Amino acid sequence: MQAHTRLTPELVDLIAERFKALAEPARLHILNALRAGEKTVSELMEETGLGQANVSKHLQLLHGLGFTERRKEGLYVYYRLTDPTVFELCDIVCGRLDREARTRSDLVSGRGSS
Amino acid sequence: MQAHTRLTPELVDLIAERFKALAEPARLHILNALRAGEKTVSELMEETGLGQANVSKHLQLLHGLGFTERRKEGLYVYYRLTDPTVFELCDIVCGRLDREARTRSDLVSGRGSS
DNA sequence: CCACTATATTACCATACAGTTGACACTAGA
DNA sequence: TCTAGTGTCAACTGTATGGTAATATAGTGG
Repeated sequence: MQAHTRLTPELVDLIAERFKALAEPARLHILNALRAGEKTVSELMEETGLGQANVSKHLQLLHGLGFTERRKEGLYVYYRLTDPTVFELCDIVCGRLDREARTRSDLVSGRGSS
Repeated sequence: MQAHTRLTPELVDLIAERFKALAEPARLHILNALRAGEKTVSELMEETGLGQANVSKHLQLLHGLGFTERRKEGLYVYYRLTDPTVFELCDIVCGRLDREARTRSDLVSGRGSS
C-alpha cells in the first residue's frame, strides 16, 4: 500500500505546484517536443513558435522543478527530460477525455440515458 | 499503442485545462475529501476550512469539467466523484516527489539518511 | 579588442483567478 | 405567512503569471 494516502497540506502544495507546471499549453508543447530527445532553446523556439525569452522562462521553471536537465555545448544549451512520467499523467488525462467524448457522442446519438 | 502520441494544439489545451483544475491546493483538498464518499458543501467547508462561496465556486469548476456529480436532497447538495483516476495522477506525482526527496537526501548524506 | 550568436534575466503590461462580500433562491419548519 | 439554514451567483480586490521588449551574459571567431 502506498504511503501517500495521508495527504498533508504540505504534500498537497507540492502536488499542486507540479500540476501547475503542467497546466500551461506552452510548457506541455515544450515537454512534448523534448520527448523525442534533447533539444536546444532555439530548436524549441522553432517547434513551439514561442519567443526566445518565453521559452527560456518556461525552461527555467521546468528545470527548477526538476523536469529537465541541462547540458551546455558551445553557444548552445541542450535540455532533456529527466523523468518521462510526465506523459503517464497526460495519458491518464487523455484516457479520461476520450471516455468523456465517447459518452457525449453516445448522448448525441441516443445511446445514453435521457 | 495509444492514439494520443499525436498531440494536437486543441488536445494540449484540454489537457492543460484539466491540469489547471488540479493545480490548486484548495481543489485538491476538496477532491481528497470526496475520496471518502459524497459530501455536502457544508461538510466540505468544515473539512477544508474554506469559505462557503469559495467551496461552491471550486465545486462549480470541478463539476463543469466533469470531476463530480451532484445530488440535491432537501436543503443539502451532495457532491461525489465521477472518476477516481484523479488520484492516479496524484500517485504518480507523489512517486516522483518521493524519488526526488530520496535523491536529495542521498546527495546530502552521501547515500542513506544521516 | 570588436562583432555576432545563443541564452538568460529584468522590467513591464495585461489577463486570469482565488478569495471575500453581499444579495438572492430555495427549502424546511414554526 | 415569517424565519433560519443551505447553496449559488455577481461584483470586487489583490496577487500571480504569461508574453514581450530591452538588456545582460556567455561563447565564438575575426
